[in-house]
Amino acid sequence: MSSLRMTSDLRRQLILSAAKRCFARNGFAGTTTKSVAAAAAISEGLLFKHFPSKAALYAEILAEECEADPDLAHLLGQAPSTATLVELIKGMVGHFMHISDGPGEEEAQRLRLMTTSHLDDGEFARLLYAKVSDLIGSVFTASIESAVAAGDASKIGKEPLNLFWFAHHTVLMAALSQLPAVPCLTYGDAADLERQLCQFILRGIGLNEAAITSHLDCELSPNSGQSVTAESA
Amino acid sequence: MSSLRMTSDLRRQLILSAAKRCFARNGFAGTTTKSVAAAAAISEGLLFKHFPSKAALYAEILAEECEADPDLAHLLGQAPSTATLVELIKGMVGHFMHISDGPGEEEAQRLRLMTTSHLDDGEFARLLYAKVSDLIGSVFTASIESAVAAGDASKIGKEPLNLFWFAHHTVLMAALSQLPAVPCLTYGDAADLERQLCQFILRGIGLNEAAITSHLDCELSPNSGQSVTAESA
DNA sequence: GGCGTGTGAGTAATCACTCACCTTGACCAA
DNA sequence: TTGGTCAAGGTGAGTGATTACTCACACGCC
Repeated sequence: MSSLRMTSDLRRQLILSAAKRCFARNGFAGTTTKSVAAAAAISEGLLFKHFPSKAALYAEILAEECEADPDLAHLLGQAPSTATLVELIKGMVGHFMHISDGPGEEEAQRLRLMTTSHLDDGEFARLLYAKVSDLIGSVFTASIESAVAAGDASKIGKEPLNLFWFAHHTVLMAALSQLPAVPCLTYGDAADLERQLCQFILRGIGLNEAAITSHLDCELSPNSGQSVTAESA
Repeated sequence: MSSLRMTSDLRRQLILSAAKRCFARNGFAGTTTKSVAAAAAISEGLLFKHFPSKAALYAEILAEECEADPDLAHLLGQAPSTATLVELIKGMVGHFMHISDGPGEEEAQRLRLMTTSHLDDGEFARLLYAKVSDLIGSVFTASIESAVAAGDASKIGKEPLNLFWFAHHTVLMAALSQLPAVPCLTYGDAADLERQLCQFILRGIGLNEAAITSHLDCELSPNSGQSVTAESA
């Protein structure tokens, strides 16, 4: 067999894409360079022409994965408000609950890499957490304070960012429980699951019932149909 | 080198204990039978006298790990009430936040096995979720209803058990983020972290502020000093 | 003496990784 | 045009190390 001749950069990207699939599904130790080469439809030798070692290939995937999601860019511009807060949580919940839908399961791969990192040295997770914090932290805390000032939320402890991470933990683990082919958990009334998650989180971060129902019910106005997905892993 | 002569059952247990450590730390693919034998201080040959294959050894560890925690037994007898609900959440949070403290990191190993299962076929996680649900589900839902009846909580959707899993997700992921030697996340004001988690969850499941503060503040009366740890993985 | 506990040197397969060689196309002097 | 050169893309049969697993044999105890 002989592959088509192509530029080095394109070949690199194809290898990275194939390797990402393998590593996400089988972990680092569970992935063989042979299987990566097969997934990229090239010889094993060519793989090592592009990457000096299996570890270097893995490291490059993790580094590449640290790029931010374009989806959440539009949230940064939003003015801090209760509505922004609800939209942010809604976007986060929606993103994590539809994580297996995307093409090539890219987001599911990211979730897998994120999870395995916690079992490893945690460095990749640390980088991703830091990036997410940089991107969303200020909007979140400002929106919380704005909601408190507007009377929509009760003042919580002096660390509002912790609340964001609690919310993140909830949806990430919920997504993880739905990751296997046959889900680990079957939530009762799954059709309403996203709404239940949003309510749980919004109550948890201090919003009162009135604010939650009012902002969660009539919502289809600002973005008609378009997904408001947010968040990276 | 020659090990001491001992009964087959005891040797089996020693191997299982050593293997559990290895699998939890390095995963299935990352663990070699040689390293397990070394950790159990026996020859590799003897290992295969007790277990027909590496996979069988792993399967037996997962099955063994499905046993319930003795810690949470005393919660089953409790009468459903707001206080029981708060105590349950407190115990769950306390258990997960001190998961790395135990001897031999047994609970941390369980968390690792639970997490890797989600990335695998999820069967082990499914079994454990089912067992936890059997043990705690009824007490939780009954206590929720009791709290609603007492005016301590607002009525949430028709699936109260979902709320329990949301709470479980939050603390499990929080524990996972603290698992690596250098934590993935550094929560602000970590000393108060457990209380913040409890508040987040109790608010999330519908308890009102008055009930939370009253039950969360004065609490050292029923169980003096004794740990109220609950929950398995 | 025979049975169960234990060993350590094996085995075939697989691992990450290398190397000699092939092919292709761009460039350039005659 | 021709034809020769040379670098870059690409291959597949290797390399030694490591893998899961086996087997012939040794010890001690009834």
